[in-house]
Amino acid sequence: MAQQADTKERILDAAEALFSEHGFVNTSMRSITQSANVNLAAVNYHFGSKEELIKAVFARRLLPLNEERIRRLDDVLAQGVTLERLLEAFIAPHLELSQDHEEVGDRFVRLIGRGYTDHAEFLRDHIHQLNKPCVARFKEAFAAELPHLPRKELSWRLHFLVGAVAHTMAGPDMIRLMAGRRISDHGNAQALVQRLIPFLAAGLQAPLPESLPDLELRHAG
Amino acid sequence: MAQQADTKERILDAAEALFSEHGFVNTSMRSITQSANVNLAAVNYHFGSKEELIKAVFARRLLPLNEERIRRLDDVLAQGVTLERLLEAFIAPHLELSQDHEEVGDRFVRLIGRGYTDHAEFLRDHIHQLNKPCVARFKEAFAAELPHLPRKELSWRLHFLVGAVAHTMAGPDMIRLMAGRRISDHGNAQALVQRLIPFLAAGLQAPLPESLPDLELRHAG
DNA sequence: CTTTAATTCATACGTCCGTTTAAACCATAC
DNA sequence: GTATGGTTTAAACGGACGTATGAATTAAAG
Repeated sequence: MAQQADTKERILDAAEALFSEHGFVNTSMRSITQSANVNLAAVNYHFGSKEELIKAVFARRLLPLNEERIRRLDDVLAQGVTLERLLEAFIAPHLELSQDHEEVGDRFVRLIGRGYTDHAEFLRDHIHQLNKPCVARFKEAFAAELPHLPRKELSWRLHFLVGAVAHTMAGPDMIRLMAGRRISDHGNAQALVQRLIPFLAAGLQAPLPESLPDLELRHAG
Repeated sequence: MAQQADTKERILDAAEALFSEHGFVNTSMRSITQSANVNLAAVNYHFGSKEELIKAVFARRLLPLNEERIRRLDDVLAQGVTLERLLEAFIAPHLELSQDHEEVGDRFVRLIGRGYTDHAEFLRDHIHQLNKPCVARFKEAFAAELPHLPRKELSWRLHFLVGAVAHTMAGPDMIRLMAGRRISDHGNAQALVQRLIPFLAAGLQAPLPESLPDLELRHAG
């Protein structure tokens, strides 16, 4: 069957690396296949189109990532909930990817950031679908821990939260952060999580603003 | 001299609208000039290149915007500083643009969000240069108001802050928010500012995380 | 060995892009 | 009127892109 059975994986790896560095539109199929040592037509053969390739790149990492988030959420729910632990369960898996896969990880950390910030409609929808079940469960947990917060206000604050995290992950500083010694200890990513958590926890717990018109929000996460 | 003296302005308006809706790479010179009822070559004649056009679009709004921010900062410094007032001076001018220019405003609100989240290096640098003096002054004011916060921690938290605001401005929800009745009252933008401020103020004032390695950060703003 | 089906390959197609060119245009100065 | 110089115009250039095609290649099945 397969002449080089790992062709799909090699394409996904190359695409992930190039997307995270140059963005989606500025990465051509030719540069991807060249970097993967694969024929130009291989992408369309294995994935159908560039758009489907992009979605596959995200699905490959986001599905296990959300499983891990749910796993940690269940741990927190079993062992005793605090806002800080919920936040850690929610954001740490993304940032810690960089340790588990050596170089692969921090590439994808930036790529996820791009997924949230980039403006291709199909991609936002795709990521939203992948995250929906996980985000829904976390939203319930946050709501239970923040009973003083109206549902609408919680949605907005989770929206701000995602913005802060995505911007941090997508930013060029992320590269320099991860460039330090990272092997074998969870140093920098862990440190970043520890910096984000107090900021976000305090933001979520902030007192309500004075009475406001009801602004609808589509979703968060 | 000028056959149609407003050619440059018409190009800037059309480019701003299209950039904010479709992003920079997905907006062609042909669509810009067509939308502006201008010849294709006009952009290169008046601006030199697409890249210079993008920079001009940002400079046209960002320069007055930062002047307004400084003006409000001076007011706050004169009348009595609080963290909330500093935050309002820092972020409100961006979000309130939508009232001053009717339709123009919320276009540019989203566009600024894109400027922060999009990943063209020249654009990040250009925006950074435009904002630098203003951000430096605000950073001093924040530092004075948050004496317990080490400088490095402040930089990180301002980075999170910018992420939350930019993500909010760039997001698709912004469109729907602004779509409501907005004329003649500062309703929705004001409401959004009032929601952001408690979240951000609490985040900035959060207790320090436990001891961490010193992570460098390049800049914020 | 032959057949078969999955994969790889070189190549080409049509399109759209940013930019350039050189001629046409037009308000003003002389 | 005629010359001048900023501006607009139509047309083209070369290149890069995503995708499609049909033949070559490969590994497994009969």
